[in-house]
Amino acid sequence: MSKTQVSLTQIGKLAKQLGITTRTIRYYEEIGLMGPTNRSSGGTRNYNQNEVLRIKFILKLKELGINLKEMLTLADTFDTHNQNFDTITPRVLEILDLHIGKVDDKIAKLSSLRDDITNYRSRIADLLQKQETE
Amino acid sequence: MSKTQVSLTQIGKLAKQLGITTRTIRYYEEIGLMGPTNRSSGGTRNYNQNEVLRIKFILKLKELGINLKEMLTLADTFDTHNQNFDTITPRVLEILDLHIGKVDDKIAKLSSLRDDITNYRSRIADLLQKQETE
DNA sequence: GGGCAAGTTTACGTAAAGGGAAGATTTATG
DNA sequence: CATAAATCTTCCCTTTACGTAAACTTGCCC
Repeated sequence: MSKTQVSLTQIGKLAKQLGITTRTIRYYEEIGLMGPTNRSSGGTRNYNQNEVLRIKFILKLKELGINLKEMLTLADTFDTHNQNFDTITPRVLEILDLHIGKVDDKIAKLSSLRDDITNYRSRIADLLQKQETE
Repeated sequence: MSKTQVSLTQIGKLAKQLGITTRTIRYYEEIGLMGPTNRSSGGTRNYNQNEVLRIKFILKLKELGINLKEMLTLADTFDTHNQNFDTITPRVLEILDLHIGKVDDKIAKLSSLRDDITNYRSRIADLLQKQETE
């Protein structure tokens, strides 16, 4: 009765589910982004829901340009400051603010580029128009 | 009198002005992003305003995640379709729309991540608050 | 016009993020 | 149980976007 129902996943299935390869998952573990994974008695990796969420979060961060090393230092700070609850907040807030700033920056740049492209697009469209009516 | 005042720049000065290295500029030429650069009689590269603008544009595209190979294919399409003006528009518009789509996508993802971070931030701040008033 | 900074080519080096194969072992399945 | 499929570790390979050194030539300044 104490089977502690946790729904473990093997690496291959997980990889398929996330649209990445097993190599990628092992690589994240290799560089310390994941901590040592629980293994079966035979040695195959088993992932629980928490670890799945962690990988998903990594992928999300990656998608917006934060590289793995940056994630590492971020994770480090979280972990060291999670020890005593008193000190966690200021430092973590600092980091979060920093990243919010970065994200805002990128959003602004992307918007600007979007405008550039749209303008260029309509300039070309105008040219075509003129050509047709001539 | 026919000095055709074009204000040429040497590579080092240009690099400094753009905040990149000369290697980067030569590299962009090397992989075909810049076309052969005009040289002095002695062989040193001279850049005119157009080329400066081109590099600036490249840097801008780079900043938002378009890699150099993607820029190459983009440039290719522009060049081949610039031959006959009739065919340029549809294809170019198609590409531009594609990239506008990509940019929108990224902006959306960044915004979502920004929300995630902000939420997390305020949850932590709340925790701190509670701790203080207890 | 002598000297030194700046430029040139060639070529090897590097960091990031995995890819891919080999050889052994484990797990799943008929 | 046998066999196939999936995992394991180890190791070398690959691409991208330059960095860096060497050996040499040009350009600019006094």
